[in-house]
Amino acid sequence: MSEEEVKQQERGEHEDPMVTRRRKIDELVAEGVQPYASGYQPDSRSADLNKTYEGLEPGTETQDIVTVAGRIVAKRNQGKMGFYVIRDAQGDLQLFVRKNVIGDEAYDSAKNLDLGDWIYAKGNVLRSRRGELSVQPTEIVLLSKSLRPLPEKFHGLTDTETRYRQRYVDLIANPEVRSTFKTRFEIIAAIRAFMATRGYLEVETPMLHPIPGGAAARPFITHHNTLDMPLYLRIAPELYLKRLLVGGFERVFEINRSFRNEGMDPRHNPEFTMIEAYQAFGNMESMMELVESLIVSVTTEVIGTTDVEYQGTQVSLAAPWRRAKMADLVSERVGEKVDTHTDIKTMRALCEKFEIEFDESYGSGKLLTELFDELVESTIVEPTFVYEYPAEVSPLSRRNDEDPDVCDRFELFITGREFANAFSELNDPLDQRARFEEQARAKDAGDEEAMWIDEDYLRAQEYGMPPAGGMGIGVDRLVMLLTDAPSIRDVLLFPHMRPEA
RNA sequence: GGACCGUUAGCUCAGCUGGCAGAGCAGGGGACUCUUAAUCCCAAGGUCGUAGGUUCGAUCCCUACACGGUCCA
Repeated sequence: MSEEEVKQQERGEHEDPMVTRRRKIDELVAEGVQPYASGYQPDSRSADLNKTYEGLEPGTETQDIVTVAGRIVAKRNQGKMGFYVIRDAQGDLQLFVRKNVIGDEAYDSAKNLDLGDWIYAKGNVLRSRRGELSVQPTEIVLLSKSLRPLPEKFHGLTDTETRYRQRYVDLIANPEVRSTFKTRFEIIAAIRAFMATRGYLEVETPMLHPIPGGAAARPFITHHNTLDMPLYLRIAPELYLKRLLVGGFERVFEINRSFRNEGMDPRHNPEFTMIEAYQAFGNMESMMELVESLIVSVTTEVIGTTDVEYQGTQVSLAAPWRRAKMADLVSERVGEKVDTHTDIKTMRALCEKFEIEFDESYGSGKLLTELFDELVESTIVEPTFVYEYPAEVSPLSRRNDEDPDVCDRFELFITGREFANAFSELNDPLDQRARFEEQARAKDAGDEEAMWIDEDYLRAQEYGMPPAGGMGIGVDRLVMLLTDAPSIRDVLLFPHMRPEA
């Protein structure tokens, strides 16, 4: 190694960036500086300042002293002055650091700061000649030293794996990601506010279920040590919410996580957020009104319009929404009149014609549903209530009074995807028992998603549940629609991932 | 579970028909008192996802595996 190379190494020129930053911490500590200081509270935030000083002319300086804090995301040193951009929860703000204002020693310390460091600064407000609102510090305090280099300033962080695994870095580097999640939580707040205006009480029911119920899905299983018994993460809150109707609550809703032990893809995460709501004396019709009003209201409030663009497709969410019977939609698509009463040979032939797999155990109702799922669902772009679901696939729904083979149930489809599921609730304990028993037979026959018999739920119904309407909306999907997110992972802060390689 | 695509410096990406591994940004040194993807000069930075194979020689071709993405079941 040459003498020059030795000198370079001593100056840290060959160091890994993390080593360089560790060295800077050691140097600060040696100087008596705490690299993780506490007790500094900024009195101003970036966007607030920009608003307050909106009219400040370029090149003018105020004597207003403010304190600010944030993470350094850009540093442009220029001899005896420098421009440091700090990012706080509201956005970015420029610090105009001048050697003759802050002093020689503090200026050199500031030059030693790294991108990613959290700092606090005190100084007067001015607008630079180039028009950027700035704070001109007389004091800068390091609040938290960053040991890892930030992603590239211009392109940000694009690697999907890193973005999902290290969402904190994604949030630092990509401001639009922060904006997406802000919208997510505004949507959820707006849903809560809307439900409150409708007189619904937000409740909490168990997430650990002794019997998983309320949906057709495989559950996660866990174990209670003290009781030495299996417990299941809930696949839906439905059966507990309806027990509350039995108890006399007339309008309840719950908005929280459910868990399904299924595959992961751009629309499914093992844990996801749903709102479910139940209204005594309501029915399918009142649930259509509720779902439509809720989505229109929340959309208008959060994004300011009912015209949305999702992945290049324009969609109007303006009410009223189209209503169509499942059997009519399928008939139209397959070119012949079919419904739940069509003989099973015809239905099987249609499935074969369209290359749809089915099981021998499926009745005409389930075959109709398969045809709908495969041939029609993805073609529905504008909001559409598809109703009259076969009773065969609706074990918790009330039968239609005129045609007991179908239920007063609908699903809402937008952009080819299911957004909501709702129905007049089945409150006849005798019919409910029969439906559960049918499910139990399917389970015995190997259907892993078939429902279990929940004796306590039946007992509750035997006390009498008022007639009711109930609905569930997939909140993650609604957020995807309103933020134009292609994948559910883009609207979940910490999507589920395999362990790192 | 299957098909296809991807994995190269901290980040964003090049890398031709198999022949010594490239750039920009970030980081280091220097110049610069109105920049905002600042600019200019200098120096540095790599187990090419992992493990095998073919070859005189592999980032490149082949196989397996891992992780990610999309589509399908």
